[in-house]
Amino acid sequence: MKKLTLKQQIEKDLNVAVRCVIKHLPFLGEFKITSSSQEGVDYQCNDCFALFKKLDKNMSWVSPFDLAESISKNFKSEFTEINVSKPAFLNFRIKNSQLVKIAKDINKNGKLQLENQEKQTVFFDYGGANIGKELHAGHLRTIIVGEALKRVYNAFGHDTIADTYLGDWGLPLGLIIAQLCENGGIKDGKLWVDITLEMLNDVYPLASKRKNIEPEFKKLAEDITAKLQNFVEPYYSIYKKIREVSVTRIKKNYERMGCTFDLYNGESNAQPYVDNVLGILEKQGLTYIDKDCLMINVAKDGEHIPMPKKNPADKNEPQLYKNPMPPVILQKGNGGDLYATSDIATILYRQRDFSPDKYIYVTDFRQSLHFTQVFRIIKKGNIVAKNIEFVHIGTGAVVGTDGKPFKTRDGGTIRLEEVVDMVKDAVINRGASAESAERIGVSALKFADLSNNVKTDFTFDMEKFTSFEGKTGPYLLYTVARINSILNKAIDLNTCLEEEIVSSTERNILTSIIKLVDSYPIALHTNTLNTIADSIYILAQTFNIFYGQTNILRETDTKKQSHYLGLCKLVKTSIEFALWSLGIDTVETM
RNA sequence: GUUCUCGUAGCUCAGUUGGAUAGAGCAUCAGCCUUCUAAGCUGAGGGUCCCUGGUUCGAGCCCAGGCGGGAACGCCA
Repeated sequence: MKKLTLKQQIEKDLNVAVRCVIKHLPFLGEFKITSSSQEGVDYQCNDCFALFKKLDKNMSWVSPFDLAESISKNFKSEFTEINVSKPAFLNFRIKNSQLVKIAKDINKNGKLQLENQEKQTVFFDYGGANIGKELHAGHLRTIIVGEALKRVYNAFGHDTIADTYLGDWGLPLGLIIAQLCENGGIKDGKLWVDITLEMLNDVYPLASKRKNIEPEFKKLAEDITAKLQNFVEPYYSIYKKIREVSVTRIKKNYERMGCTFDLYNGESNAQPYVDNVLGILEKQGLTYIDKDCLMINVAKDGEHIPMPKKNPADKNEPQLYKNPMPPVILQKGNGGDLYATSDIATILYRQRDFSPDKYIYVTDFRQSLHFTQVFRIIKKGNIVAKNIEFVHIGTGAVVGTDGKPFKTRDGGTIRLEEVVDMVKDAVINRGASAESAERIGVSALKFADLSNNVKTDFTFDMEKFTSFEGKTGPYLLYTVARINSILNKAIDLNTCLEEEIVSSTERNILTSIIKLVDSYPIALHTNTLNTIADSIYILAQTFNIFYGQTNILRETDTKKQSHYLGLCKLVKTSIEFALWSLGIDTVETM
């Protein structure tokens, strides 16, 4: 039997009452409750208006309010009180005994009880690392959001597989190797230098710059890329070495961000499946040739999108495409394949190896057209079963305080490592120990990101990250550290929640926990995390108010004191669980 | 040009399928540490939710049309 959350149980009771009242009519849909901002009201239901409207004019109710009152009279629940307010709101106030019961369960189980869901396997693709390049500030969001969302799925008991999908097969590798050839790093088919991260850090930016100004160099890099992709030596061995060095570093960076992957596959792993994919699509007659490229149309009927004009000033330039959505190039004029093809080929073997029910990609929002196209190809080409769900979460850009893409003062990118070092140093300056400083610093970065909407741009403001005041990650860790301090001093004392809740502050703590639990389904449903982040903050804030009002250790009434300690334990467990689900680690002391 | 996205307090942002008096943090001002960690707590001021229409009992949220910022749009990923 499925265990329902408090909210679900109240909804169930409510719908029994609704059916009681309108039993002789076809039912018009489930009534829903939402959390309420009204004083003394925990949940409210606003559905009486809509139901009244749908009802036959000959019914006995003269107004939505009238209807609400009838439902209210038929409402029976061991979980909540009900009352009606004008114009026609049904208001619910959870019984204290229920709040305490849930609190006791949390203390007993050491975690929040989330709603039961049918178990799924969900494949996560985030992180966005490229071989030969350092992770930088622009990677923050995909790492933070991807990891958090993965853990939220875990919190519900779903199986997850995380693959960072390395950019390890394109022109960048050719550029690095070309540069090594030119500076003598590779001679006579042999490698003469040690491949290190430091070296790659110098080589790639240089090669990338040369590509744009030296056509011969670009040609060389393209040739090498092609050879590499045909596994020609010594390029392939050198490539493998570069990959190894890079992955070690990338892993280390991810680790510092509290981020773990099950797989470090990349575009290269997709290569063996590319022909397979093209075969499947060609066989169904979905592809065509245009300008030497193998194309696929992903238009839906009735949609129209003109081809962009190369020169906006030229009004006579013909519009090449009248298709709904631009078609996709599967294979370049020279036979090479492109990222869309790799992505599809990757899905082919992911499906074979893991058969997930759902795929979630977290990348920068600029790739959203690309993913829409890929997902359409998957469906259109019957690459996987129809019921498998594909989701792309496009995060907003990381921007500086000027609103422009985040850059250092001299216009360069800032490495992820440097970002972590900076916040860590700031924490140490506040007097934290070296061990806990990094966690505290990373919590600031993560919470700042997660409490914003995924889609909007994320302002990278170092001053804000290092101030640690107000609604920040460190505030949450601080709350837990305060509780730890109390619990450590009270180690010999009883902790037992009482049925009687006296103060409204205590009750607020318990309802904050209910709201935290309710925030999880919202997160899953909308693929956003800020509702959870916000709920944790409110819980911490509510506790800190209680902390200010109550001296727990000096309480002389032992029954009261053990109740207070029970509340402490409850808040600690709840916050730690919720922070874990967002990928944020707590610290023992601060 | 087409499509996507954003526009809410001085600043950074929340606002859960439309719900009651639009909320936080920062900043500003005024208080609280001989008392469990002041990275904290209390209080005050601060709003044309970009504009104009529409839908309805009710719109920051939905629809239409504007204005403004950002982005994507065939051989990069």
